[in-house]
Amino acid sequence: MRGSEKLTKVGLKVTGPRLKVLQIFEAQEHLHLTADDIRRRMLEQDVRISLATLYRVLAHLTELGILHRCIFDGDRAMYELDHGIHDHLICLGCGRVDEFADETIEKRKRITAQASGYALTTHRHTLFGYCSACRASYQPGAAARRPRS
Amino acid sequence: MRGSEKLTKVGLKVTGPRLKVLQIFEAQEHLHLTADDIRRRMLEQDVRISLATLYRVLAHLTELGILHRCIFDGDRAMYELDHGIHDHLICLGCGRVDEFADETIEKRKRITAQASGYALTTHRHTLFGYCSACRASYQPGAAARRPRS
DNA sequence: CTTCTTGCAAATCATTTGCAGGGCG
DNA sequence: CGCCCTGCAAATGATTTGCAAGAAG
Repeated sequence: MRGSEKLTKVGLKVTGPRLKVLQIFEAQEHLHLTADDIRRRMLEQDVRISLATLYRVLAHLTELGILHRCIFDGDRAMYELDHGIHDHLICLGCGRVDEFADETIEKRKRITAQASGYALTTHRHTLFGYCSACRASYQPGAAARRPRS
Repeated sequence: MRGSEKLTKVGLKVTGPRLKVLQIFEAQEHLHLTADDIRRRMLEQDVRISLATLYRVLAHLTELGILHRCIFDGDRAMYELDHGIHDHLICLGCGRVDEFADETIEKRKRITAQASGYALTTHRHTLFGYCSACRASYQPGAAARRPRS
């Protein structure tokens, strides 16, 4: 489904800024971008957009279920194409974002919530650590390992 | 252990603002408060504190492991006494915060992270929904409620 | 044509920081 | 007494909003 169809389907007018934002997310899978990341990518393609407009576009696409808004640190939000339930792994070294889905965890979430009398609507689950690449590049303490470069 | 001992133990000077903040958290278990909540409670007891100082106190106590900083929505942080690993349940209706700990989930987190090559350091896990009290007061099945995103 | 969109600039809001006077150890 | 703390006011920085000019359907 193309971006213009997605927009029409949810009742939004088809405009340049909206199409461009969708195009950026569809150019690569599992992209997680901040508003500023998106704007930078647009500028690299000589597409100028007001930050205010960009935030409005993101808000719309999020409300309509096309994008998903993630808050990893408290300072800024990241957006990704909404593609079902999954959680995130964030590398504290390089900032890369990975995804994972674990049915066992999902099941326990539902059970736990129910046990506390909650009717669940959403959740946020993020693991922070160091990815293998980052761990390989600086290994404090352990025997000297020379960085390959 | 009293507040003054806690402070001395981690090498902080014993001052009025710090003691008062600790006292507020120790007055009741499982308290989750924003900086503003804390300040309001202090004012109710005729203790005035500068917001800047309060934030600095909170930052110190958090760094030293006495408090824990939670980010539930992206707009503001909440603080609680640090008391081991646990996750949160937030009611979208009344804002109440409950806690839960599930060893099965913890285990799967470790396994999952390892499978992705990550060395875990922290995590953030929050479930959002409606608590039993809130469900009882609204009419279930009526118009769709919109969870604020 | 009418309504939805955009851009620009100004406004928010929680949190942070520069500075100078004060207080703990 | 020296360095750590505090209060005040101004600065930040991501996100939002008011308003008037432009497009989409």
